[in-house]
Amino acid sequence: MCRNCALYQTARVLGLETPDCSSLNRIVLRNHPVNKNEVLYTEGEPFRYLYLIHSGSCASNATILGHSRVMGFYLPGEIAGIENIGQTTCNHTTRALEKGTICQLDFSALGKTLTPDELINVQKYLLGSAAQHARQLQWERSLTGMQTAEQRVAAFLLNIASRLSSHGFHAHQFRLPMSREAIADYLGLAMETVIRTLKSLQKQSMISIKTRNIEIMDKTALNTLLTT
Amino acid sequence: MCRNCALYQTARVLGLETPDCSSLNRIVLRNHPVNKNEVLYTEGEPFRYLYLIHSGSCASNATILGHSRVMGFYLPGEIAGIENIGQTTCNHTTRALEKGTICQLDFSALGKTLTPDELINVQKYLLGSAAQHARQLQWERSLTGMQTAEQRVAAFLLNIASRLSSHGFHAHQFRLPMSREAIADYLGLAMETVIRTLKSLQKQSMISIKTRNIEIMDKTALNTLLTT
DNA sequence: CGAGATGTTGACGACCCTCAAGTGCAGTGG
DNA sequence: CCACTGCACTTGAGGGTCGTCAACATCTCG
Repeated sequence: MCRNCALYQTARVLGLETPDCSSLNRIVLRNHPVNKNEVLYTEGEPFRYLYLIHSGSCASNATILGHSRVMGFYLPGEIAGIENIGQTTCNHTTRALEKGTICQLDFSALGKTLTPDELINVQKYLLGSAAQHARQLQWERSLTGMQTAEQRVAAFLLNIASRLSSHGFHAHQFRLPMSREAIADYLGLAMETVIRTLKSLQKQSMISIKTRNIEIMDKTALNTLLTT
Repeated sequence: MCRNCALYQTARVLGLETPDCSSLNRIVLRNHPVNKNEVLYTEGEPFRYLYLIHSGSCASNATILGHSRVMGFYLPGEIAGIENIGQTTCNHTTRALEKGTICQLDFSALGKTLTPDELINVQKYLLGSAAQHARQLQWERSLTGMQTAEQRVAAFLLNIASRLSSHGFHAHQFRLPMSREAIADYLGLAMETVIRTLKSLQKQSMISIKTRNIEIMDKTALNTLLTT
């Protein structure tokens, strides 16, 4: 039983915490190691599993109008695959950005394995996760309205920081798991623009950059950028 | 009983279809007239109702970082409020763009009359609805990656045409219910850019414009704009 | 230590936003 | 029916932002 991982917390919420963990063990593959660039699931394949990112991180790509675009990132503690619930197939290709470990949950087996009471709890929890995911998508949608690259990059940094801190990591000092190119793709900017904007924010003493290591020095100023 | 409307389909999925429609009639307000700019529901108020657009159309706004932005449009045959499923409060303010009629369904009253078996079905349906909403947001999210105004406007026109035709309207000739300013806000562009882009598409003989009346003359060419 | 991936910097031009003026359209009252 | 009025829409000019291209630096990992 991985007591430290988000899945364990999830399991507790779900009311699946039994002394022998028998019901959970039937549908969960725990602490599975993944390598960099390893694919968790592929666009078009049947949807079956949810993945809780225990350590490491992932990026999901979707093919839109013939081109693959980065649709989102999954950080430690978050659930990859949640966007597929309600469908028969996956519409993203999700792969690990770095070495890490994940827990894999057989979503399709939930109904067969759990008692009706457990199932109601699980569904309620997943509904909440799906709603959270929808809020994240809506946040990402708001990027469309942000005119300047500075706003998009600042919003991105604050979003990552917020998500990391909600899972117990430092909110003002962290390492970006993804490349500049992936950030640019995600934000709808050119890679060079992302780099120049980061440097500009550094020059304004709002952040400090050392390649992928980011320190947020003036969160208030970053937030102010978004509102004006 | 409005057997043709989407609310009826929704009720069927939820297992509320009784021979006399009595249970449905208790929670549905049918063919309610709405005036231009009339508010259906407001940001922050408790989520309770779904609204099927019978005739007319709506726009939903959300306050993001202090500014109100157009998040989406609801056309005849579509359901406004679906984005609130899974939440306790509304996160949009939705108002009619023009005179029309709607059906109102008391969503919060559904759960009280259901057996545990039905509850499982309803929750499963809710997960699907949340995921469907997420996919809609994801489509709009892809606007962020469209570099040129031409691509965004073309995508918008094709989207509206597709949604109208899926509810029995003409796919190549229709009237835009929303202002140029609302379109611009929705697409993350300046109003003048939307106007100039529409005119440019007209000059290329892809569309024909007479203020809000649009005729799509070369759908293939519009689609080609998106892929290149 | 070397090679390929990743990140950085500079120059230049296109695109689109801003501002401002002008036109057309719809609803209202005489 | 017509003028009036307010709003939506259109058009033009100018400048800033960001994408593109190309060369170079740095990092990472075998």
